[in-house]
Amino acid sequence: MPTRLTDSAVTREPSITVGRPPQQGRSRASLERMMDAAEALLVERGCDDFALTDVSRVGRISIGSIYNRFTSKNELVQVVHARSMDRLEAEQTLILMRARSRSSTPAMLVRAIIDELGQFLARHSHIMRPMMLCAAFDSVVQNRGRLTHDRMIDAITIELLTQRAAIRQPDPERAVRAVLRIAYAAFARELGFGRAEAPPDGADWTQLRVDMGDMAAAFLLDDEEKR
Amino acid sequence: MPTRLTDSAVTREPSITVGRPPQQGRSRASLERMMDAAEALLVERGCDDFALTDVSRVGRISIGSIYNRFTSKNELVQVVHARSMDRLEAEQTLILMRARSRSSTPAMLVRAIIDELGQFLARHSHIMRPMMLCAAFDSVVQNRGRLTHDRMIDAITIELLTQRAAIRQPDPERAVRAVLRIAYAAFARELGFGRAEAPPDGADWTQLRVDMGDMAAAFLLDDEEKR
Amino acid sequence: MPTRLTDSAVTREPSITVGRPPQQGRSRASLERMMDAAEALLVERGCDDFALTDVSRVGRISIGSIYNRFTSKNELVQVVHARSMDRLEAEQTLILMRARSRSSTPAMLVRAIIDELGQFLARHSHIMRPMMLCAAFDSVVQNRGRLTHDRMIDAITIELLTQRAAIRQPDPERAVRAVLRIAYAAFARELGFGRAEAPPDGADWTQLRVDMGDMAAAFLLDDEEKR
Amino acid sequence: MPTRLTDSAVTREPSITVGRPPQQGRSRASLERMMDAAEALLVERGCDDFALTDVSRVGRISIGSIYNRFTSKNELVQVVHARSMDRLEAEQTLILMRARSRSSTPAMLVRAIIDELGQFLARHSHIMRPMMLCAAFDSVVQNRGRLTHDRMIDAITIELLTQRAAIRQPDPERAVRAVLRIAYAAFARELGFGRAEAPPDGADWTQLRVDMGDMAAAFLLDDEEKR
DNA sequence: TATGAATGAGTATTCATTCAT
DNA sequence: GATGAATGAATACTCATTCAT
Repeated sequence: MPTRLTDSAVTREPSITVGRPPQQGRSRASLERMMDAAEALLVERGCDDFALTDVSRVGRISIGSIYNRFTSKNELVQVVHARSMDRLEAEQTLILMRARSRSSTPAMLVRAIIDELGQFLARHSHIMRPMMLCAAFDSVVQNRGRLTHDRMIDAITIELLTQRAAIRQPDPERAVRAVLRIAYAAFARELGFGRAEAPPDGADWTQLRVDMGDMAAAFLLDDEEKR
Repeated sequence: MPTRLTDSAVTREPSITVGRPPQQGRSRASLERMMDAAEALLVERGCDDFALTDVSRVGRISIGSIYNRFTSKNELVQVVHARSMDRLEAEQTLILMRARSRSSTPAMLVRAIIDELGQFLARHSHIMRPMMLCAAFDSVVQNRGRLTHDRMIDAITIELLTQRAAIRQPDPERAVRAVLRIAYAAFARELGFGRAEAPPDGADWTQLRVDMGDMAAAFLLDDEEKR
Repeated sequence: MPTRLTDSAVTREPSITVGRPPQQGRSRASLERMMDAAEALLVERGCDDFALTDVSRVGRISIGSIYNRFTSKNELVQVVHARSMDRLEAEQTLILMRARSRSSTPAMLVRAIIDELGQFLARHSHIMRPMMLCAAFDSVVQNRGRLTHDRMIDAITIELLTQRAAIRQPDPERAVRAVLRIAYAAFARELGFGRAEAPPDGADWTQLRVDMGDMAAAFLLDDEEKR
Repeated sequence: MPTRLTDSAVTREPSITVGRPPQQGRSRASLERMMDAAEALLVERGCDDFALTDVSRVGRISIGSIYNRFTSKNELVQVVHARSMDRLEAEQTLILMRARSRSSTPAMLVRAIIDELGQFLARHSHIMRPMMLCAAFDSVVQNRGRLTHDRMIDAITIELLTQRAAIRQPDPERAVRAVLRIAYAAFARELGFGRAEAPPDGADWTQLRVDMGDMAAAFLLDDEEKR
């Protein structure tokens, strides 16, 4: 359920404030190792197919330490997920910057943004793929993922609405959001998000991005703007 | 990897061929109860979050009986999945029939088909939602699901290509397939396929179907055909 | 506990009279298939590592038929074992015939008999190996095995006592029995009786037979008879 | 496959090195209880006829604790077996000490050693009997058992070869080894090693040891040395 | 008599979580 | 705070045996 544009969509801050507050020095370092280990295992073995003893071994911290920071395995996963989402969001402005620099017309901008969105998701698919699976079981993860999804769409929507004049739809914002939701869904599915194994390498992955861009342009823009 | 149109896309038969062939009478009845129980639990609790003892209890059959029919819990899940897919495919021609009966122009047909596809998936979302989660872990389920997906897209593609003259894309078949893949992905995501819990039932679900139809029409059809 | 020589040690009859009496024609044939299948599985997979469903499959008879002939899996094993022992005993006179034909002195006879005993057991090791394992768990099998063991030793003892004059021991019969028990034990161990897998192929198997023959001769015979 | 004499046959060390090293205090105590329980059950019920729940109950430790120390039930059995073998080996020098103290001639030494070997095995038959059955199914156990067997024979061989001058065989070492292998096999069989139930305690057990000693002396020694 | 589907007790193994040190 | 041993509920799977047809 995407929230309409608010300031909160723009000004935001990292969301790792779950569990007990991070400590200094050694303590901080072991927290890092713990989360890095969990993330690595999560990527390697899938959302739930690793045990805390694995985290303990890989991160060289004791089980007890994990429970000193987190109340449950679930919470650990949630925090690792949140950290990934933070990283994702931090990098997300790249989509707009790159797209803008490639585009001189509304049609080009639309196509470029869709293309960059696809490439962006592909770049992060190694982490998104298992994380979306976590979301299937854990509503906290699901909501945090939805938040990032919505924020990305919010930001891109703002950008696209700078071309509001070229958009033929009666409710431009809604139309833009619809396009982005659809594009995100199509890309996510094609990249195997929420699946345990990597998807068969898409020869038509590039083609899909182009088609999606064409669809977006065709849907959003006036006829004379299309090319 | 969608297969191009072949006859096999049209002539097909149910795929429930368990290791041991289904029997008569009592035997047959217990097989039914076992699969119904498994399906019910799968829908209720998610793809793998039910135990065979639950199946045994709910279906009023012994653990041993399950293993007389299936070599493993996995196989049981796979067969239940296959049965669902068979049912899905059996009903799938409805999409085309209903869409045709609502449409007198190419644009109307495109929009109607997309709309019916969405409604069709929504009608089956209670079973598709957990099943897509199974696919995340079990490649047999994944392949069977992909097969149904491809068959649906094949059949719809054939229908849409009857309007080939109205399609402005250089490669109409590829374009149609791309649209359908994207629509399927968007609907699946919105309906929460592959997630454990139901999605907040979107008030904008209807709107999404309309938008998707508009996008499809805008992408596929000549300008004068759009309305 | 070897029984002393009695007539029963010489006159004997096959021991398959367990279970219900064998039938005619088709019935008889299925009993044969059942026992052959059981024996084959027993040899292939070890004493207890096969299921009655395997017997049913391999022998092309139903589980029910097995239980019509035998009261339990144990009894089936016992009868198959008894049949093997019968075959063994039927062939056992060969030991004496061959040994006699090779020997012109008491020393030669002793050595030849020990050697033939070893070769005899080696020839049957494929069946004796798993069967001795059955004996470890089933006292009926154990007793039947002991019976065959005793009968073989009885028969050989009688033969060796024809050379009573050459034996230096105060109680020749006891001495002969001791030698044979020891030789049997040594051969059985070396051939891996009672083990699941075949023993590492004995390069020194021949040497053992010779040594054992020497030991027997040294123990039993007067000094001037030894060569 | 007995290894020829090497120093390693004499200098040796216990082989209990479980995956995870044994701990202090409480931890150590529970490891002891778990192995003691396993050994007791193994002796009482046979090699594999006990469940880990039994070990848990008898040893008053949780199932999980067992799996904290051992990777599988098999490994537990292997380690319990190794511990027994270690104990056996630790006591093994007694055979030689006692035999030496009873003997003033080569013939007496040979007879005494064979007798002591028999008594030694009889003293440990309660544990050897089920353990040899384990060896039938588990090659790790089999190899460890073979190692102890070989070490005992190595040590005794060294002792007997001090009387080399009295041995009439062309290859004294081989002859001695053959005798010991045979004696071991005969005793093992008579004591019911590898069988589940105890053998009927033979009144002729003593007689067998004497006979075996006579055979050994007759085989190994010069005529004038025999008495 | 023959069949083979149904039964269910029995067991090895996993892993999140607790808590004494 | 840190440690990691202890816990035990939960679960897939096997197979001898029964019995309705």
